[in-house]
Amino acid sequence: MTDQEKNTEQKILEAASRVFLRKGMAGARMQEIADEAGINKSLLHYYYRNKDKLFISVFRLAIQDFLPGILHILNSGIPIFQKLERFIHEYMRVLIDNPFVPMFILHELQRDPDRLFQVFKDAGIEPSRFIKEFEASVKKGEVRNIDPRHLIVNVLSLCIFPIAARPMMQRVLFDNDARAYEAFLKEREAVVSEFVINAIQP
Amino acid sequence: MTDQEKNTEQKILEAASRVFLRKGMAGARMQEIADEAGINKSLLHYYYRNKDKLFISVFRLAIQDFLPGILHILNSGIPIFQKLERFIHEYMRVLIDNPFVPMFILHELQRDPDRLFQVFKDAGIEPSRFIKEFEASVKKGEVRNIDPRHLIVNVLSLCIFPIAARPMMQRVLFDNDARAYEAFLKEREAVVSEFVINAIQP
DNA sequence: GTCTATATCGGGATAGAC
DNA sequence: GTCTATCCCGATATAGAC
Repeated sequence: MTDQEKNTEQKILEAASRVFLRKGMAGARMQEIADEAGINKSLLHYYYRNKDKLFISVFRLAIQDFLPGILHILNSGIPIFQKLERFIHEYMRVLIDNPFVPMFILHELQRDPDRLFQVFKDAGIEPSRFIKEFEASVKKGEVRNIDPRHLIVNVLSLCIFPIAARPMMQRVLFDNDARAYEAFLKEREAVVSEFVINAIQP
Repeated sequence: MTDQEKNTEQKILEAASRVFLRKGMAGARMQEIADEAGINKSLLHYYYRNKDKLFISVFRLAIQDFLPGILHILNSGIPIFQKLERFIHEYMRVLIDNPFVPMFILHELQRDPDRLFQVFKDAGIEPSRFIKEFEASVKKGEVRNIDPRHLIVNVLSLCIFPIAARPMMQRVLFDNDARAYEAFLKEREAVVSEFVINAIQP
């Protein structure tokens, strides 16, 4: 693979990411992706034979960019409260840097659950270790008795939703002031940690 | 307007809702909507001149079906903790009955924020009363000092996300067992209330 | 109001020159 | 590897009969 080739392929993938992430598979236009990449439409087909293959590449990339750092924290051996704090902090940072990823994944996963979830599984998600660890903490009386799966869903909700629903929340609560909403999101790193920890304290 | 007309128009709107809510504006096909309504494609254009007008009708409907009950609780005069409990209970019930609405609104709002948010505003959302009320409770020391906007976002997150992200969560946490996930959602009515109230207790 | 037939158009995909 | 030109299908939209 020549340098030129690698650059073009990379340019296409980045352009396609931007377009797919905003518009979704159905809403994205090959022409728009080509324009965004500064190349001709036919070149898309040269590198990725059709729209679907290009989409899958983008979907896989979005997940791979997303999971590793997160999983690393979840599987680390630090104490439970500290782990939650670190996870929330790190996860929200990644989300703020990739604001379109959550909606994209949720929307497309709803459109074609089975096929796309396969891509997910291949990336290796495995919450069972955290669940066992949390259950042990409950038994030791370190945390309030709450189903760890509810806790997981709660934490993900509190991190992801404010990013995914930004177009609505920013308008309703902040008069569509982008700066104010960014500050609000930054605050949340601490607010969510505190909220969760208060909620599960015995 | 004859009875027949009203029925057909209604049938179309209901069919269109199902299709748009699942597939989104870009993914929905007029043919599919016609099939779903058991009528001819041309009839869609007879009642709603084009796809966009049909879509807007569905979007407006989705919002109108959604907001009134919620707003009624938020604007009622009951005490703050009780209000939160009622809101969470009622909101989750509506969400469970209309599981596709959240993703639909979020996705479409991201695609065309300004135009679609107008529909939202027309329906009359107004959180400022609740915000003032909550700030008063903070001053009286009834609740922990937390920015009410964070609380609003937290509550909405905890209610909406588990529904919107069901295709993912059900697979990751429940081995894609639909029954188990429904039970999980039912549990959440109480779990979320408890979680939130614990989190904001002084 | 409802149907069949058809026009029109946009967009994904391909052929082929360079 | 990159471009221009073009094909072809699917989907929206319209015309017109009943």
